[in-house]
Amino acid sequence: MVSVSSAPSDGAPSVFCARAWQVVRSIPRGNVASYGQVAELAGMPRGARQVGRALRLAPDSLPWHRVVTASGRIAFAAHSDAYRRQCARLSEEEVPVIGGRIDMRRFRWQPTLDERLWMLP
DNA sequence: GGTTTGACTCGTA
DNA sequence: CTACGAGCCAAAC
Repeated sequence: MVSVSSAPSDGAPSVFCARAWQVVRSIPRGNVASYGQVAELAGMPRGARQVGRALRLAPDSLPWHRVVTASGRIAFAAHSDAYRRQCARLSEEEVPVIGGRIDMRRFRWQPTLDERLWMLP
C-alpha cells in the first residue's frame, strides 16, 4: 500500500505551495502580481492568503517582492523591515513605490495565454 | 473538536 | 480617500 500524503507534515511543502512558487518565478522582472492573481494562476481562485503563507516559506532566491496586494500596496506593515526590503528590491528593478503604492495599471503582470497554459494543472 | 490568526479581497458607507 | 465588515482557507493553538 503506497500512501501518498500531500500534507506538508512530511517536511515537503504542499502541492499548492510549489505551484505558487512556480507562478512567482514566472513574474517578469519589472512587473508585479497580486496575491489573488498568483493564487488563481496556481489553480486556487480564492487562495490569496495561502499565497502569503507559501511565500513565507519561500527561499530568498524567489522573487517574492513582486507580489503585492490587489490595490498595489505592500502587504507588510508600513515601517517594518520586511516592508523596506521589498520596497528596495522593487525599486532596484524600476518598479517605483510612490506614496506606499505601486501603479498596478502600469506594472501589473499580464501573462500571455501561453504562460497561463504553462502554469495551469 | 472549536477558535484564532494572517505576506488577502471585495463591497459598502 | 479611509474604515469596517464579511468572506475566504489552511495552519496553529
